[in-house]
Amino acid sequence: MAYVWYISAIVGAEANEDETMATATLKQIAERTGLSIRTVSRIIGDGGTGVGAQRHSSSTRGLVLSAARELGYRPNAFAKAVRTGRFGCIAILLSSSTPHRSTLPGTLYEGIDDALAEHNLHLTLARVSDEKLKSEEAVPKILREWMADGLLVNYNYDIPASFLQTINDTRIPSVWINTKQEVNAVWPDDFAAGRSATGQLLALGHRRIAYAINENAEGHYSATDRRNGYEAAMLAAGLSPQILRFPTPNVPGARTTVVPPEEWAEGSPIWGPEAAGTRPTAIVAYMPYIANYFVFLAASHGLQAPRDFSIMTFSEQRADEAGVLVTSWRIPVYAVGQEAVRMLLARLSSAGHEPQPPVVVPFTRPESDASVGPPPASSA
Amino acid sequence: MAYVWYISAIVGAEANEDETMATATLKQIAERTGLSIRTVSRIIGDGGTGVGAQRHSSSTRGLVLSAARELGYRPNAFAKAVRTGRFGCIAILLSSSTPHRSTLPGTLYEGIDDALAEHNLHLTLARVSDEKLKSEEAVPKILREWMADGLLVNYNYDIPASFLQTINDTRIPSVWINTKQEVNAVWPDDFAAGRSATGQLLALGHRRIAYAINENAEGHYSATDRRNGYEAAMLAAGLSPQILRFPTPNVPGARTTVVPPEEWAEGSPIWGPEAAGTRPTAIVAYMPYIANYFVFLAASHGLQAPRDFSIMTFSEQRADEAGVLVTSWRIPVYAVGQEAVRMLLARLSSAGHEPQPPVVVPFTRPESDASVGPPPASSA
DNA sequence: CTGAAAGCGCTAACAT
DNA sequence: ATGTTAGCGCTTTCAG
Repeated sequence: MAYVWYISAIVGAEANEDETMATATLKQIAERTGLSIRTVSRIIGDGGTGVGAQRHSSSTRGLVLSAARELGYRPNAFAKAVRTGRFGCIAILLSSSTPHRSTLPGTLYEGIDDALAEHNLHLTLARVSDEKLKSEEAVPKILREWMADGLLVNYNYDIPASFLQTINDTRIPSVWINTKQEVNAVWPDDFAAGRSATGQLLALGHRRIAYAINENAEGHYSATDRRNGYEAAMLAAGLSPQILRFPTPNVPGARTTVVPPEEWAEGSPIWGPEAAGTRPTAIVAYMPYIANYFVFLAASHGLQAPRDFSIMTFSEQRADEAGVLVTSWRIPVYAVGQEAVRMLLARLSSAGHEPQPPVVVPFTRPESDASVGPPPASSA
Repeated sequence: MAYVWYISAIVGAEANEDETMATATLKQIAERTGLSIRTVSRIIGDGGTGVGAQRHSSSTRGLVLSAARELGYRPNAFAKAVRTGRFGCIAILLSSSTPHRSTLPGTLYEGIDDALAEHNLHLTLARVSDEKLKSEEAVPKILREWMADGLLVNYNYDIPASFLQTINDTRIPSVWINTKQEVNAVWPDDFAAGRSATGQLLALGHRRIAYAINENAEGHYSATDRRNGYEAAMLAAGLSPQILRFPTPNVPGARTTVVPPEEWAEGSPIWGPEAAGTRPTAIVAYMPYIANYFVFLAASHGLQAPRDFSIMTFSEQRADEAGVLVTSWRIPVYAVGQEAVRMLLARLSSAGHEPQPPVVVPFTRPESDASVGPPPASSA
């Protein structure tokens, strides 16, 4: 099968007049049909059905369209861009610095691409590393040359001043994703998510609710914002927050042995039967894998959710890794992508590329109550 | 800070002669310096240091370069592409069909981008869904128009015939990533990885080695290839393979309760003290989260790696989620990206865009022995 | 060392 | 309903 198609590709190329040309041009279609380039352009350029094309006789249209099909014509997007002055292309800038390499999450890309596709735009990638930003040489092609109508910046952590400067110098209208900027920025509402998740547990009757986070998660605002939302909800309910700080993953000293909470710096024995009256009846976990950790650890003491305790987390997708389904508030990654594009297009179509007010996108509610329920009767 | 830069952007725009133009053109520099466009082009186009530029007097060069800097000149990549006939751009095609959405993993992108950057190329994205492939309308812009010199296809699962046809029709030279095709394809050597991981455990003296996989992992060749590699190694050593099939994650019926191996379809009680003489002394896990599952489950029985059993898996990055470090063979994602670009560029520079023989990239050895050691003395 | 002219593929404005 | 001319920003060719 694979073999078949490359052979047919070669045959197709030989059938073409010029072997080195992958596709035909308007000129070739014009020569072949005996019409002018302009006529062909009108018919093709409007997709064969637009207003321009309708003005031509159907016989002419048929002639042009069939010739285009035979020659395998595809319009040269770059030539069109040069002529119209619009690239039809948005670039996204990703950081590649360690330890916070910011990749392009699939859902974010889908949100962006769906929004772009409505306007027949496409997405081009650029990557920049902290180290390289220092030397002028290594500025990515997309900032060095001129090739996009606008720029999305997905750089989640501390933004070096030189980076801001570089982007500024390009004078390309940009929008920041997942970064709290005063203008031209879109990010998810982590604070409200932390508060809502906690509120949901409070409404079920929980009082001893803990927030679990890994030590190395600091650095991104989402970590502190979710926690602040949790604490705000607890304090508003007259309860005292309890932080379970999860020890040292992702560091050189990581070990294979599972670390029981008893060994944690700020942790306390919460699983044994002696802690039944004092341990949290609910946990809000910063990330799914932290939730999984607790679910497994609890299972080793014969405890399971939601019967013996409730657990809730935040995730982009349904949180069911390792066969364990945990109730989670959904990070609105798709919507953030869409909003970012919407904002960028608004900037582009405004007179002086007006700066836009920031957009904070709410999380969506959990679709499942799998790991959440009322506190156990024995907890009182 | 954020405020500062957008203000300066506006000021910069106003300082420019044409408010709507984000950057200057060669013509503007020529007018300003009183030189011809060609001269400016030669100096700028060669980066100010190339052979072309050297032929000009240093005073002319200085004049041009400072004018370019003042005007914030950046070359129009698309105009250059139209003139030279090369887009300077490679496209990558991603599937977005459920359940197998194929995103662009960060490491793959880095491998691709590093290889492309050496040739001053950049990467453009295209996304296509199975459903949309059926209707002609929804062919992504990148296939509909002509805008890339070559195409990388990252479509990991079953490739629909219509998809192959669509790509073929574009006549754009392409290379397949993570798909076993007879030509023009690059993929990681999962079979050898499975065999090597097993061989490593055999060399340590293990005899009862199990392979653990989740039920829904079937569908991609990596799942079967790693397993086949494991089985080949076991059979070559005169041992019988044992598959631990992990139950039903990612399906509607997923539950919060941890499923003990006793309940598995093909599983058997392996953790209790009664199984000490029969349970596997080592496990090869298909993915990190499966390894984590076993580590946690074992911990609940007081067993830890590598003291009581060995466990090994395959991962792109260091496998230390949830604070648990598991020895893992590394999927050579970065190298696959690099090789794919290399292959594509080889095709492009060959006379008739010659098909290239496939490249199978070996995994790299684990950098840590954290969860692997000799079998426990009690296992005999 | 420098410049004039042509043209890449396409579309916009104005003919006819 | 169709064609002519011009030009986007850039590089190539060929002259000075």
